[in-house]
Amino acid sequence: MAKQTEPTIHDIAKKLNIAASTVSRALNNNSIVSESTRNLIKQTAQEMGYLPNAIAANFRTKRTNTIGVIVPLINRHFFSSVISGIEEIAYKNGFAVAISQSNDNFEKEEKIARTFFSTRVDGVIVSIGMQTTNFEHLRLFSKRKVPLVFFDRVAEEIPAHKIVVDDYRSAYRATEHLIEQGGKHIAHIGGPLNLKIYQDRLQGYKEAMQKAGFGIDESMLIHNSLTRTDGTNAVKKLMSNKQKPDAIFCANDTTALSVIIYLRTIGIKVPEDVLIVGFSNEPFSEVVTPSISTIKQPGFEMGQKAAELLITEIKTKTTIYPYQRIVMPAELIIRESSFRRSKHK
Amino acid sequence: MAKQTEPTIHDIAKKLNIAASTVSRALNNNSIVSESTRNLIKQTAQEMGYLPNAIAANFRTKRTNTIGVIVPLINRHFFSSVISGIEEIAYKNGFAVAISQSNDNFEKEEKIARTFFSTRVDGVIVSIGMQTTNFEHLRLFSKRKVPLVFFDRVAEEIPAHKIVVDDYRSAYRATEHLIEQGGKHIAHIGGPLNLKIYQDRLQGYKEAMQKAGFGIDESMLIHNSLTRTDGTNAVKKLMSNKQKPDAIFCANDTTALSVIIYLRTIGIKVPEDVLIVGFSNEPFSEVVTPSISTIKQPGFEMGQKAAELLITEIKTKTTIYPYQRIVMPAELIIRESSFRRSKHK
DNA sequence: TGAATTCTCGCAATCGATTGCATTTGGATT
DNA sequence: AATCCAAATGCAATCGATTGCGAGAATTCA
Repeated sequence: MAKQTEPTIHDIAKKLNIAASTVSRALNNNSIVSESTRNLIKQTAQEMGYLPNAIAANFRTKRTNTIGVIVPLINRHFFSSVISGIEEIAYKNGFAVAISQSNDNFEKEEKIARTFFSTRVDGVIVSIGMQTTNFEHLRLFSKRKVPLVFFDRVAEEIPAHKIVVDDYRSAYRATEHLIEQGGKHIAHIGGPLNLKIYQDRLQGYKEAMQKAGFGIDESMLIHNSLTRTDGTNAVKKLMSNKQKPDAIFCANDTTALSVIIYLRTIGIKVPEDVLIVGFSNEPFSEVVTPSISTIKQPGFEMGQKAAELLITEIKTKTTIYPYQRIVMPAELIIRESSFRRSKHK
Repeated sequence: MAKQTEPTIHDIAKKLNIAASTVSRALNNNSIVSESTRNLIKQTAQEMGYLPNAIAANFRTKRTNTIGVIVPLINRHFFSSVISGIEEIAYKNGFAVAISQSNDNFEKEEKIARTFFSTRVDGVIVSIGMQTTNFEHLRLFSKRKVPLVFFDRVAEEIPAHKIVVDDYRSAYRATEHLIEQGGKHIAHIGGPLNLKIYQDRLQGYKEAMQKAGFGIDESMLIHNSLTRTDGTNAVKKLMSNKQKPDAIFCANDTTALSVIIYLRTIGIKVPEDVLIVGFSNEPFSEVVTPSISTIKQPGFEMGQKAAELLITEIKTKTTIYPYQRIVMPAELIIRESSFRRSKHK
């Protein structure tokens, strides 16, 4: 049925009594080969069932036309949107996209980085994991001149392009909104502070509170990994405070959801008793009851932007401009979980 | 800063005045090299910042230690669960996983297949797209002896291992449940019938109906791509029938959700007026109001199983057993959207 | 028609790691 | 000390495609 070994350009060359170099050029549609032989070669290749061996070509050219993407989880709407944005631009430019998820696990992230380097991807787009505090595995890329772009969860200390959303302003806006809706004792459930995005969200929260004349009550601040159980534990703790919160700004929607579910089980109503705002606009946030107010990040556009920057860098070989930090606007979406009354009342 | 070219085993060999072959063996921890030189070589490699060039090695060995995964969408809970299962087994066996999404687009699926072949992945795990009716791009793998395993959305006509859930029985069970709950005019919103899973779901629905003595009303059957807008359109159509449905079995949760949302807007209550069951147990199905009854597929386990079969085939080089068709059990999860009364009443 | 170009195409090196086979080294044996 | 065996290392080919350079063939121009 199938041959023992795959046909190569040499097999084609032999059959046609020409040189392998001509076959190679013809298959790459190099116009230095006359159109007639080019057609002949292509047709013969087709007949012989020839399929290019990308490894051999990559080996020779030292290019793979592949960009590697490292994300914490592919199953988050935000990340998969970014991936779609990356893919769109990549395919348009003839690049394949290799996706790997770190599962927020440092060792796996390191391993992926090593694999990407070994496998000579032409460039890398990364959003780092929650556990990541050491960046040597990523610094490797910048050291070895492999184009690198960060998005969302960036490593500040590594020189590279960075695409982020305005977490500070978004958090400020979310908190301000909770205040407008009557929140007086506003809690914040945030993520690990080694990630700048969570520092910024905390900062936005704090400044909005201070602007409104509220003090920062440390017992109203909890930082964890933002999983569903983390959210439940956090809200349990908050509700056991002497001063219970009447509003909670959660650093992601998963946490917001688990908070709402827990509050319901203990008979506390959202938004009547406690106002809730989440972050990231996961699809479920729109369809749960009550629907969850959240911050919508332009994931698709961020992916596009990241891929554009990366590909430009790959193609030009050198970074002709200084590293950019692109701050994308995010949008507060007000839904039921935080809407008690119009602010114009 | 960085050298112009990456250090190779030849650089190490030169520095140590030994042969490159010895370096290669040492780095692969081949015990034919004495332990002392092995350590010396490893240490020197480390000092020189040597990192293996996987492309060169892959080129020579004709193995990449990579398995390619093609799924319609990475952002579906079911698929990302499968991917996690695949990754677990793959990493445990020293394989990397390359994930690509077809977006249910035939051209993209073809392109991915070609890339995977060109790039010489050691094996492929596939769930085909909704538009896919031609399988030449996948037959290629079986022709060229690239191990191939299908899951969920399988191509029946291609000889390969197949991991599926019992769609027929699941659909039968779901429909039976709707009947138990008092459904008399039960509609079905299904997927494209070129995919066997949707044929099976339809079949399960039909047989459960017939068993209960209900006829099959063609106006109660709609097949589309199961997107959110498809769901809305479908339910609009159903509700404009002379005989409106009092229960709907949807072939995925997205459709079930859009049906529920639409019915709410026109004042019809779920489950009081219309019973709903979905499929796949998307995370949101548990948290929306009303929560959606659905079929839970063992995605993670399917991924594990698929990876195990694939890796066995890769390692043994030959398929020693006939191609297997593994049918995994699925489970009906009864939630609010279909629960009107206990069946023991 | 001869010379100068322009087109086509072939030669051969190359990329970095692996591996079958040959060779050397070191020690053991007699 | 001569021989032998095993352990350790080196030699060199190899994988398939690409590409700089050179050469022959075809075409054009004077």
